[in-house]
Amino acid sequence: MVNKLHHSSNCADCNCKASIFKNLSPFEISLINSSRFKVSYKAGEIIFKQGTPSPYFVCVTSGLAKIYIEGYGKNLILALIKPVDYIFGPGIYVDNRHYYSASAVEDCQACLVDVNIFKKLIRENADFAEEFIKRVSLQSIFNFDQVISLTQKQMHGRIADVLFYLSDKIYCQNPFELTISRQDLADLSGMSKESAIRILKEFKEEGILTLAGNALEILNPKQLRQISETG
Amino acid sequence: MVNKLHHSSNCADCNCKASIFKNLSPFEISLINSSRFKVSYKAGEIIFKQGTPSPYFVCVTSGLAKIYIEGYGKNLILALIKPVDYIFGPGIYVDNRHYYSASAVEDCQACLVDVNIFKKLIRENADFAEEFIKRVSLQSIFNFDQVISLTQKQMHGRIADVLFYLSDKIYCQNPFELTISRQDLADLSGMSKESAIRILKEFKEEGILTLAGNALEILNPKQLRQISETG
DNA sequence: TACATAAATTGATATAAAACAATTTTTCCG
DNA sequence: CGGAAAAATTGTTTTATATCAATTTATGTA
Repeated sequence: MVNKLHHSSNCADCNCKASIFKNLSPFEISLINSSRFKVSYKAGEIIFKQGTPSPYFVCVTSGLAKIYIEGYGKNLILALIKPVDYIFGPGIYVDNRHYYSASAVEDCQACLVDVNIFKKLIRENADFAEEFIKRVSLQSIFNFDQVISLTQKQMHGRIADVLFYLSDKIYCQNPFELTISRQDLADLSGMSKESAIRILKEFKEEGILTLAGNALEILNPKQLRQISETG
Repeated sequence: MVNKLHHSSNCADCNCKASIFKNLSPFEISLINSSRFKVSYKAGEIIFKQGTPSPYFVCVTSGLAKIYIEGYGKNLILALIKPVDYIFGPGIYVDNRHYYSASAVEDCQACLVDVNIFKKLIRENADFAEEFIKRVSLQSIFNFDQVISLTQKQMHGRIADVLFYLSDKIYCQNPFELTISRQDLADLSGMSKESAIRILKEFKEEGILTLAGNALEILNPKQLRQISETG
């Protein structure tokens, strides 16, 4: 999806703003704008760290980021965050701490907004609150699918799931340029980096996909779907 | 925890009501009461089924229930539900469908409340909405810990986690009567029933716990904690 | 453009856990 | 109380995946 994003100096004019804000009035938008920090991150940089305080709501306006739990010597990537989407950790309503980390996969830009402004708007605008709860619910549902994939499918099924996620939800095209590393692919599918590489090679050898460097094309989505569904 | 629960014929008088309702006015409580169905379930009965519509918010007032995802030939138990707690699936705000099933582990009773009443109260009572979002957030955090346990720990660590969950959060005592089946223990810790039984046996042989029938006592919580923490 | 470093890949071995089958114990119902 | 069915347990084999090490390829910087 070649979507030329351009940024404005304020939220009202910005056509990068996340669709969650569609229910906000111009005044409410100006409240957000008044507390907004616009920041750039280079690929590899940490946006926030698990365990640290979470005073900001993060809106990714360009590039690609990942949110991941730092577990027992390895990471589990919960999701990739593409523009324009936001990161709102559950710690905001619990104890103001981050329960996962976020970092830039590609160079990206983000707007950071004071969470208290956000919570105030949730309290005062019922449509906004409902939209927010809906999105939290969608995230839960996505996580359910993810945990079932991780715990009940074998490696081929898990890689198939991740390839569809990347093609349909992140890059939104086929073929696509795989901008995440092999390690990140492994961290998304809950396996070692070597295993992930081996499965990709097998899929290539079986003609399910092509992979040259980072250029990947799914050639046989039907077969890949079958692999996804049988685990 | 020997907590003698008794039921009243209405929500206002009921001292079984879930603490999430503490922010509701008597009038709001009466709205809930006006749409309440009180139902009994025998052990093993389905409370609701994954994939079906979800018109009710379920408040478990006695007994024990489980919520679980029916995956690829096996179940993954997300949580046990003890009194007084409620079950509010994410499908309520997405498409009115259940994304997991619930069933009674022990004989239990539940009050079913029209979700539209619930959503109306969320729209109209900002304190109630905030409390609700906080609890959804706590569930997310719990699920994060669960998925890390399931994907990054070996079986001993996972059983240790589940034993602490049962002792600290469900039965709230040590020793306790293990009222869930071996299969359920396995479904909570993402392993086969035979593996779960073997690990319990090993912990018994190592003096970490005693287990006679369903009477279980954790003898060495420090060592069990270490097993949990190292995976 | 060359070189150093990082990432990707490949090969071989070890370990963790599932699967399968059989036996024993417990529970529940008539 | 007895018997059938279900649950729990045990033993053995198979399968899935990680781990470890070495090699090759790609990237980035000087």
